[in-house]
Amino acid sequence: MNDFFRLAPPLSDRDSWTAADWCPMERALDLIGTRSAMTLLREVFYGAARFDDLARRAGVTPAVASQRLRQLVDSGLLERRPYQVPGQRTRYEYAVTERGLEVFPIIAALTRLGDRLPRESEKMVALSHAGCGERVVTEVRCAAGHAVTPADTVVSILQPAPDAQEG
Amino acid sequence: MNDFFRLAPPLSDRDSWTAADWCPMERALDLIGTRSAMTLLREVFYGAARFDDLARRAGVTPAVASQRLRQLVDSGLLERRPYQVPGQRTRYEYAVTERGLEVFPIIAALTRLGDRLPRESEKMVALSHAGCGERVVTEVRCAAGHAVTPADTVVSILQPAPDAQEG
DNA sequence: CTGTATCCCAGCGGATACTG
DNA sequence: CAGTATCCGCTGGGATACAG
Repeated sequence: MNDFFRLAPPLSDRDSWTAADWCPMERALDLIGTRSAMTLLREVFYGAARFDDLARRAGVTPAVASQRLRQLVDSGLLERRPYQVPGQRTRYEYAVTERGLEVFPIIAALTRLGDRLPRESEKMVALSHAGCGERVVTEVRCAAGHAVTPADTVVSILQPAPDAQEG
Repeated sequence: MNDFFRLAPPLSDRDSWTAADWCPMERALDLIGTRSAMTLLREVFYGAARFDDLARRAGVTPAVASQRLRQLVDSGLLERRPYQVPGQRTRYEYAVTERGLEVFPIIAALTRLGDRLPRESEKMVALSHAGCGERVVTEVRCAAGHAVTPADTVVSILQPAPDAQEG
């Protein structure tokens, strides 16, 4: 934390702060709040790269895949890279960007939730650590490394101090 | 892992396995895949409990809050508890269940993503560890405690062995 | 305060058909 | 293979009004 920000009045005083300008979760949902965005990103993390594979595996039509992938590229979560196999025409692949890596914990956490939900079929998809085979889980911690539960968190509205000096 | 399951053919052979029966993430999205579900759950984790507060803070209309909260209660992520302040009429509060705790990492991961996205306003909402004030982050690990990156994961389709004997 | 019911609209996403 | 365009149905969700 730098001292450019200071605490605003406690949260209980506010009404809705749903505005994407303030709430980080709202901004995240603006980018990946649709089902097609989530499933397409899942498939990218699971190894798919080409348009056709992505659409088919994510279970969306080409039209939906086209529009959604464009948005994901525009928002900087994915990038569309040309690559050339010698003797073949140029192809494109969709790959996760540095920023897009932040989506992985979300995928993992959703998968974990679903993993613990009752299911009809006994057949199931599992996400495991390649190194040891154990199931993938997510942990919530703070930047200092302490384990954090919902009760351990504080939500605050930060705003620029009126007299703040940049740099 | 028990030996009731065995590995199915590799993922590259499959088409879409979007079915909620198989894919845990799809099951998760069936429960919390709407924006109102996510924002309402966020507000529950942030401390709101009463219907009115939840609807207002989440920025949804009472009609939406009513329908969505019912679904969240039905799915076992929230519970609706009566509580009585002596001398007042019975009120109800919405609280996270044991199962609902699995949603917290998703909220935290979404918040983390949004936190690193460019924003218009300098004012912002932050989620911090009450103990030390550091920002909340999510880590992806395996059940054995190893740090896991997207490249470190394997996705497999598990299915009951035909000759499996229960218990 | 804690919801429900009704009307309405925008957006997501499926189906189909068509280009480079 | 890698998309784009069009049509269209469904649902999520806002606005408003009403009930216990």
